[in-house]
Amino acid sequence: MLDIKFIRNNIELVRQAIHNKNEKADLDALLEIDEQRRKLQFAFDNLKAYQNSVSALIAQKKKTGDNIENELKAMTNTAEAIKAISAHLSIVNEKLEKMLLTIPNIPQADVPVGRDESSNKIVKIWGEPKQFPFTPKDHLELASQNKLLDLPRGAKISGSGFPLYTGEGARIERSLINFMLEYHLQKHNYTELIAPVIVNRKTMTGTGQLPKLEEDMYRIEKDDLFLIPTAEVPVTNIFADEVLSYKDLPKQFVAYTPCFRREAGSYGKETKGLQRLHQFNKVELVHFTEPEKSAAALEQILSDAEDILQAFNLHYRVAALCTGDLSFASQKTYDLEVWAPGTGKYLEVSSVSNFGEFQARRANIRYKDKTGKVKHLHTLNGSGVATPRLLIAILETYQTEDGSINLPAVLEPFLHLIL
RNA sequence: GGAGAGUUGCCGGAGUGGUUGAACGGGACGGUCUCGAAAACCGUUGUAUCUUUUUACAGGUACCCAGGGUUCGAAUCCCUGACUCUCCGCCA
Repeated sequence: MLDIKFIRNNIELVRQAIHNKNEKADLDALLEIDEQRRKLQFAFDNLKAYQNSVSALIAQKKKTGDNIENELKAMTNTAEAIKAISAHLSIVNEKLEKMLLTIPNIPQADVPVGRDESSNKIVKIWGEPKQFPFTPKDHLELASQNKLLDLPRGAKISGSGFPLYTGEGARIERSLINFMLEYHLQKHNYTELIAPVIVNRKTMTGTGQLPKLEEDMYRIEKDDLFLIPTAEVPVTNIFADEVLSYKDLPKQFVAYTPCFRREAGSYGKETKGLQRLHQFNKVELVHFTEPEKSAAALEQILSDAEDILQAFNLHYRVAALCTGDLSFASQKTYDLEVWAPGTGKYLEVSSVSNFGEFQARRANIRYKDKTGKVKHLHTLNGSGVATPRLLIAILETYQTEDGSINLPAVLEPFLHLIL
């Protein structure tokens, strides 16, 4: 969330950001509540100060045995007034807190302004679409011919969008996860985490999924817990309510988790095969940095994710998202889109974002800088990368005319581990 | 799931109703001393928020797991919840 003081001092900037992000948030109502809150707080503080001073007097008089009847009488009224005002204050505080959670992060100045993805800017293209001397099949045909997937049975046991990987398909999927983890560990200096995939409401609020996206998540009602849509959620929250030292920063973690998304309302939209799933696997990169270093960290995460695609020699492009396509919590985001020759489309396999102090403020993650000042740090993350679409690109790119798959050599050691 | 114990500042640990933001010890930081270091001694050691013109300084308020309650007054008493630990049961 944004600092209420910042909002107060930059009303038009915030209003603009809400508009450019296609968000709905009642800024004026928020400012009015804030005004109310400050007035009440002031009154409350003054009453308390009075109460405290008389209390001290009572204590003193009691010691010396003086009469305290007058003081006690006055205090009864004061105590009542304090009770009334503090009840009001806590209602107002709660309201303000709730409203603050609906204000989106502000896009950085270099983010292109636009309503939707048509305004995204392609900032980089790597490699070129592979040419085939035959008509390339799409991943569904290839998967079925090679018995890599059994989607009907996945649908039977869970529902559509819950893929069942079979035999070699499962093995390839597992190898991909393992390859990416080891790559980031060994070449990019990350620390690996295995995190819970079910988290509580506070955690979901910390990274900004709640309150906005409650409908998009799987929820365990009985315990009020949620299945994570991305490892970003548990990993970013590991330092919630903590104060780190600048000496600990930057911290960079890599975590593999399954991800769960209800994808409410997206049926019929790119749902074919593995393109859009309710459960999928993803290796996620998360950074915690000092504020001055987050811009560079964003470029680094992007490059770390790109390395994976390059290792597989897959053609891809990088898009800088426009304001309207930025997520609620993001200041700036790059999408990595890999070319799937059989499907004939670029598929998003990674989203790399800088959240500034937005998430840190929500989750209350702070650090002590060199001068001893306590400040909110910056959080970033990027997929490194999501497997289903990566698998699509690999199958479709490395198919042969007879429909078999000639997997890239870098995967070999992971596919056939020696026991 | 049942029974019990606990949760205080960077850490350890006092504190069971009245100037306690919190004794005492340790750590860390600064200073004196020293060629330098150790030891010793002295000092400092929180976060949030409000008031004042921004800041600085100063002052007010809140915070002793969280939320309620009792009281003129709560770290201290009562209730609820979270978490940790121990024992029993169950279990991959």
